[in-house]
Amino acid sequence: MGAGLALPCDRRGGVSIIQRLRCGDTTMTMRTPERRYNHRENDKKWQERWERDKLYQVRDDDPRPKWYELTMYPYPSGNLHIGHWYAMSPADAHARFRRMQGYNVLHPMGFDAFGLPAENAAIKRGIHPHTWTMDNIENMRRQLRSMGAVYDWDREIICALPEYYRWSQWLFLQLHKAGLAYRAKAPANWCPSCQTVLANEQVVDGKCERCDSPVSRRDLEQWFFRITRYAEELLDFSGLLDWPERIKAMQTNWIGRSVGVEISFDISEYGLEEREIRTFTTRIDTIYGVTFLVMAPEHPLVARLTTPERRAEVDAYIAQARRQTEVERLSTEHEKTGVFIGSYATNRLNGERVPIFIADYVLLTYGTGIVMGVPAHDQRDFDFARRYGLPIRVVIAPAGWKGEELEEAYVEDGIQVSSGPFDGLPSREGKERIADHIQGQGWGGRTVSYRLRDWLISRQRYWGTPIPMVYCDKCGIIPVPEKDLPVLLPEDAQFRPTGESPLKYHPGFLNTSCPQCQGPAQRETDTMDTFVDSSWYLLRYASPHYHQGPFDPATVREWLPVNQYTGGAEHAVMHLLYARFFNKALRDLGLVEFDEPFLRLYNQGTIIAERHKMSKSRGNVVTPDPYVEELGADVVRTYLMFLGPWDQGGEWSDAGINGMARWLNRVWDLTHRDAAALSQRPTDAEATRSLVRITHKTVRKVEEDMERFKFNTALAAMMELTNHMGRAWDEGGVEPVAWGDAIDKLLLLLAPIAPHVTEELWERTGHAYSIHSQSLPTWDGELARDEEITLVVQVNGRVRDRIQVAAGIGEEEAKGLALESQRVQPYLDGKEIRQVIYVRGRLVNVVVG
RNA sequence: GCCGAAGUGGCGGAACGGUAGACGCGACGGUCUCAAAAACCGUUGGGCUUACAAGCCCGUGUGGGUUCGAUUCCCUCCUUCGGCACCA
Repeated sequence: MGAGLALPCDRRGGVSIIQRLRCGDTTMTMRTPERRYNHRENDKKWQERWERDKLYQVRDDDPRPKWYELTMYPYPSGNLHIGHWYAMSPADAHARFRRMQGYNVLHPMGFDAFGLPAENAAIKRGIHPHTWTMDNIENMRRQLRSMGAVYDWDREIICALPEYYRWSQWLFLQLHKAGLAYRAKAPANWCPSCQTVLANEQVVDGKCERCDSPVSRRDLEQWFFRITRYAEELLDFSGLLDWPERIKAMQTNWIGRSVGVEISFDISEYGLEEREIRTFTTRIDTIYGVTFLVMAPEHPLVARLTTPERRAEVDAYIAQARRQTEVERLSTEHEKTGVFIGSYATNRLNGERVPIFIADYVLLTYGTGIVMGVPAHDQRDFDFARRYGLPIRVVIAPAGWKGEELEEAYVEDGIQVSSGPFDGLPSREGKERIADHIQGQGWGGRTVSYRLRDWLISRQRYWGTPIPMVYCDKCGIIPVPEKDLPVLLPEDAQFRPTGESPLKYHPGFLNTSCPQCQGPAQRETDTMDTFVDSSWYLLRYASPHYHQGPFDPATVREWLPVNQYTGGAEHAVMHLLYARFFNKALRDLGLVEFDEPFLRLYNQGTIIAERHKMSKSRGNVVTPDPYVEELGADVVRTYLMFLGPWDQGGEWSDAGINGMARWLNRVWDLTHRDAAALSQRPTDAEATRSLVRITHKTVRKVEEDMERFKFNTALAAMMELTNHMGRAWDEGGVEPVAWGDAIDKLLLLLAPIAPHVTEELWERTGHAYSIHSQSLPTWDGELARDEEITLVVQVNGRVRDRIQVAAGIGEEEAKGLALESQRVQPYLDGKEIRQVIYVRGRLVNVVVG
């Protein structure tokens, strides 16, 4: 290194530890091996030993109570980044904690191995998705092993292998049989130049990410799961033991239940088969304010209700709406536009004929796809009416309203006006009375609408589970018989640069015979959404090698439902809702016996780097490997758990990780001290008592915190113990037995978080292998009890004195001491004591006036 | 816009309505060293009084409220993050 250049190898605070290590400074871990933990040797040594001994093998017949702790399986993107470690190592620590509590813990790992990136790799680099995926898995498995987790690799699941996906297909067939899987037209993102369907993430600013041509929507026949049938039950979270309120709120919003009235309008004047059209409203109290109707442009009735002179304009509008991508169409800034279709409908309550429009702000998929326009009491209708010069009639009077025109829609409650027989009623009551009236007349009735739509599971892709259906010209759509499963993905697929599914052009796959008439037939070429795979993987882990079905009912009964699920909150509404639906569907099919798949849910936060979420495109992805190599798995694990509360995520920075290395080495150092040396000095009862007390307090605190995933404060408590031990050693007087007990308990508490170093220390302190087969230490409330407390004395809520007193001090005595205090006296001088508040074991507050 | 979470030292963060800042990082001082690094020990919210000892005041995004007492509970507003977003 040349002189004068303050390069990163210089001694500067902000320099990353990795940079420092690259500059040849390995003293941190390598100096005097016996004084420090040598992770390079020991991490490997113990990982190999655990594997050889099958220490973490999970047995179904273990008599201890079962605990199924699952963490969301990763997508095999190729590299495990620090975000994976952040999700997995605390989950592993918690699972280990449960093991030490005496549970037979199932904490499995696998790979969510189907998905688009594998197919993109095939297109871009000519690597087969299978090869790409399996290579990535190989690498990630190695990285996962370096973490030192309790995974039983014999139970690994890879959902892209036929032994798994045949059962995804089998389950599809069961849902189909039960009427829960069906085919319908649905719009897909279509790239006209690539001639292919795009996933939402492949559409960038309304354009194809590959060729930049504008994307439009095109209707395709696709497969759906009828999740809406379970909407009501999915809103019921009572079967869950502990889920974040936040996630329940998100699912509730997603399902979007709203109670209202379906009311029909008369169109019999047109002599169509349909003599009425139905609208859904949550504001039936405003029915007398209807001045127009709006239909979704795609509504099937539009064509028949459009008059010849309006046809050209209507068709143009529909075509334009179709061109818009979903994103554009749903943008908030979107102007309310529409077209009159030439027809009218009659409001039966007042006999009024109102014009029918189409407008793209009305969604075909919600309610009935037709909306009654009440401009005075709905802002969207208000904007629309203004634009097209439609009347705005107030029927719910705001307080103090004198008949003036509105500046904007009045959406609150009020008094019914211009509402025929309902005039003068408060609108809340009007709502009920009008609904009763409509129901009585047979014009409609109370109903419930959901925002939730059926789950579209079709993907026009190769790398997914083939949907096991066959199209026969004679027999129609026929399921593949169960005995013919799996429908295998052909290995010799040709990937086109456009991203089009190779299955459509693979004669060997495509052409088959009809299971019913044996005549020529074609296979379904759509594959399943990967959320189908992840909707039941939790069941497969119970019996991953079972061949007679997707899972062994007996072991599923033993292990399921999942006691604790952990993963990112980004799956709040997709995966977690789909999995709940799937479970309920399987329950109704008689395949499982429980209502909810995941009894408890805990979401870890996101780990960010350089103030942003890690992403390849941003180039801020942190790979744990170099840190593991230089500092050891335990340091990385401990650091991730110490950063802050697990559910809040945090920013990765090198700055603090040294502290964890220092602390683990401090534990190492304390453990290696010869307790016999303590007995050379005279023992001091108070010093011993003090160590015993803090030891027991620490055990209590750590167990409470670990229970609730509060790893950061659990670690802080252990650090306080080691700080105390350091001082106690220097001051002397501690009985060796108490010292040894503190060390043992510390190692046991730390074992779930830092499994390697504690295993090594457990051996070095002469204990039998393995620390991970031990029970958690117990604590004794009596020993943890404080004998002395600091009594805080306040005057008018401000701290004026702190007095050391016996813990068992009585109220009168405490108050007496407080009032006598030299520091308190001046504040009482000449003032009237109005009140003296006493909080047991804490404080006395003297209120003076 | 709606729903949800969160705003605390230089930084990450602790605090059953009862001592704000545990624990760690960084910084500063010291020990060791020829010197540095590492390691170890100590100090570390801001301001003020004071020779010292010891005190006082201010401080948990903003402004109110409840309370003997509020980081904690309630209301207003501001900011950040996450989710949904024309849902009739």
